[in-house]
Amino acid sequence: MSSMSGELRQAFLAADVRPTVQRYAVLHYLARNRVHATAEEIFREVNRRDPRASRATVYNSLKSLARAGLVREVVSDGKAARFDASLHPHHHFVCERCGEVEDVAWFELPAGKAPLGARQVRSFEVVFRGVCEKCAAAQSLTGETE
Amino acid sequence: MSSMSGELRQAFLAADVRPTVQRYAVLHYLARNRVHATAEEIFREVNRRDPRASRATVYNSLKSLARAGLVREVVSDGKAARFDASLHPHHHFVCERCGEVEDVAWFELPAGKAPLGARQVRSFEVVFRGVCEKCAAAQSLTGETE
DNA sequence: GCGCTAAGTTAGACTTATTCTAGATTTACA
DNA sequence: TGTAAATCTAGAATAAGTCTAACTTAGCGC
Ligand SMILES: [Mn+2]
Ligand SMILES: [Mn+2]
Ligand SMILES: [Zn+2]
Ligand SMILES: [Zn+2]
Repeated sequence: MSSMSGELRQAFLAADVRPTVQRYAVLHYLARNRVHATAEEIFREVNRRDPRASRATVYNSLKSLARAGLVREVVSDGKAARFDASLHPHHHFVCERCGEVEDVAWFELPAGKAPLGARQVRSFEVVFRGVCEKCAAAQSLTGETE
Repeated sequence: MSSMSGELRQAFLAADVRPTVQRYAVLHYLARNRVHATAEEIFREVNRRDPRASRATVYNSLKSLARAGLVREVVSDGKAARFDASLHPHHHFVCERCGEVEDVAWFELPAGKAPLGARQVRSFEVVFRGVCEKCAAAQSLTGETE
């Protein structure tokens, strides 16, 4: 199948990932829906009206795309892994009430802060936890005991 | 069962967690073995010679202990959740080759760095990824193509 | 101590998440 | 085109975690 948009196709080739309809569908969904979707959600949406990829292929695609850096797996809390079309580096905020994972603009760590010894750091991410804006609002309306 | 060491017992009571043999066994294992164990590992080790807790109870205990702050769940990559007897705050380093999760000494984020808006941040953690010291050594011995 | 009640535990069934398998299909490239 | 390697598929298999209903135990007042 060669009906893939030229631009995306280049991205795949540049990243040394064979362009296939399935991989394209997965990446396309993630790029359009910036919601930290689970593999299951991606599977469902990608096959909504038109079967495109089996479950195994969604997992395989996510793995290939992640290896190539076109997608990244974000921190998950025990439950299903969540994915992100990482166009730009950023950090995450996880709401302890509703479970939403929100983006936080990127910032560097001041050099020399982290005592990492001889480890080779390839990337890092700051994960914040707390109460998101929406939940905080709902909370202040209600009794708000806790 | 009231044969729990006085010190631990106080910790439980202070944290408002009912002291039970099972919870004690789980916490004790985590405190003695600083290895970011999975629930399954804890289950196996805790019951090694002497049955102490069912699988469900290990999960329940971890949940109670985590809620009370006596234990924390560390970032995991899709696979099984890992736990840590969090005696002191610290960050983590995940080796992309062997999967080990190592501790990184705590450091604060410079105030004002993170653009978090109206979110209520309760905690944060920096997760580093890369190659651990051991794997880096093994790698430089071998051909080391990748 | 004794007895009551709420909280906690258990084994095992169940659900959900992810990986594996073996055969069919597609891609890259000459 | 022709071919080999890579990828895809449905479904089986495995792993991780939750739930249930019956059975203890901890906490508390007498
Ligand atoms: Mn994100
Ligand atoms: Mn740790
Ligand atoms: Zn929220
Ligand atoms: Zn390593």
